Amino acid sequence: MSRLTPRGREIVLAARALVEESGPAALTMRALADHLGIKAPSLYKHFPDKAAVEAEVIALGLLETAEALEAAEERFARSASSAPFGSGPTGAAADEPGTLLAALARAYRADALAHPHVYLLATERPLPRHALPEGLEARAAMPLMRACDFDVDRARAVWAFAHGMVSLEIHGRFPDDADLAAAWRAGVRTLER
Amino acid sequence: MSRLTPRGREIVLAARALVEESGPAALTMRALADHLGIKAPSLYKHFPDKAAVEAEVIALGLLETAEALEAAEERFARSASSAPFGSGPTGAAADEPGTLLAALARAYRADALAHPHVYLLATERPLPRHALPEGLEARAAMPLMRACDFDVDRARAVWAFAHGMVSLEIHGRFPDDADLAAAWRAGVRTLER
DNA sequence: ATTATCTATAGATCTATAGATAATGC
DNA sequence: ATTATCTATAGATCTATAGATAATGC
Repeated sequence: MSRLTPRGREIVLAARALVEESGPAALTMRALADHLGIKAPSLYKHFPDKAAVEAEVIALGLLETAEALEAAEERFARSASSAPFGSGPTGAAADEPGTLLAALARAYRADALAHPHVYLLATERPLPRHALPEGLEARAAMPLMRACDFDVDRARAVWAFAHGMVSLEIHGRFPDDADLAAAWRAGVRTLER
Repeated sequence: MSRLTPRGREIVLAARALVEESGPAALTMRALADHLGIKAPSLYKHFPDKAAVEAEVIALGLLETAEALEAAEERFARSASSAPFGSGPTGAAADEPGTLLAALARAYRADALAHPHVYLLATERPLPRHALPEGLEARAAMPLMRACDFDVDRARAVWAFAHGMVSLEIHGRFPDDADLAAAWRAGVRTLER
């Protein structure tokens, strides 16, 4: 994204909007061009092919996830330092989770559900790693690693849980009346330690 | 599946083979017909449309998952009754997991990785519930429910963990050298109680 | 008679390239 | 001069329908 021209950036933002509106399959060069008020062939002067545009949308999604998790970490650090007795269950206010892991889980879910189609695009296919900014993937993984004290197996388990919850929720796999907040709590509580 | 004609069954099996070979997107009416040695329009005498064929493949996948989990339950029950001191960590032989939940997790992973593309087809889109045999979805969910003593929130958390692990693994999202068996153990161990 | 198949075809899309034209920046 | 756009078009697909033909089962 940062290495793009201004016009390239506009195109990627339109592509993201298109994906978010109508799903990953709706991202076609023609639909994208329509969205921008130009003709499809013009896009090829800015990107070599469709995959390149897609990769930029994925990079954007990954970056947003990283930023959302980092912001949650910071908020948690601030609230923890102002709570002298740590973060027992009692210390959790209405909008303040009890533990760092719970805070990250909430942020992960909120971010994914804020743009579910982009989340799926970034998640339900192999990552185009060669086309992503150096270090972005690792950056997105770091908050969870820190919260798990660099126990990589536990971090992966937590990530899988969070991804699974979001994926199943987005695809409508849970019953309509399922109490998903309770399922998240059940998972986070046990994975906590 | 059970309500299909013999020829319908053959078509669905070919469709499943096609999906498994080349992914959900490779399931086109033409490719399917080629696989069967007939022309695409002939398929419409057996199924009203492509979605109907897809739904049968999904039903097949769901049924296999249910059977795999039920088989794991039975194997566990048999091995537990022959182990007088229960299923402590010591009681776990090379191919025998320590707990029912671990056994189910292993079966879930093995089943999914035995036909990853069918797993994705059955999992990464809204279920065509109207086209599935009555009760199949619930049947596939039961083993996990039983293992969780009907604590539905915990069962959902475990399911999300297992689905997330499989999904991320299939899509190549973990590093190549990741010790996924360890991540599964970490997840199952903590979700155990 | 019914069933399975075929050919022919309509009607939509998609990605991507080639080459022309207009607009912008020296 | 360079850049962004356009038109025209090649070349692939896809799903699905209509109507003809061959084979099977009474």
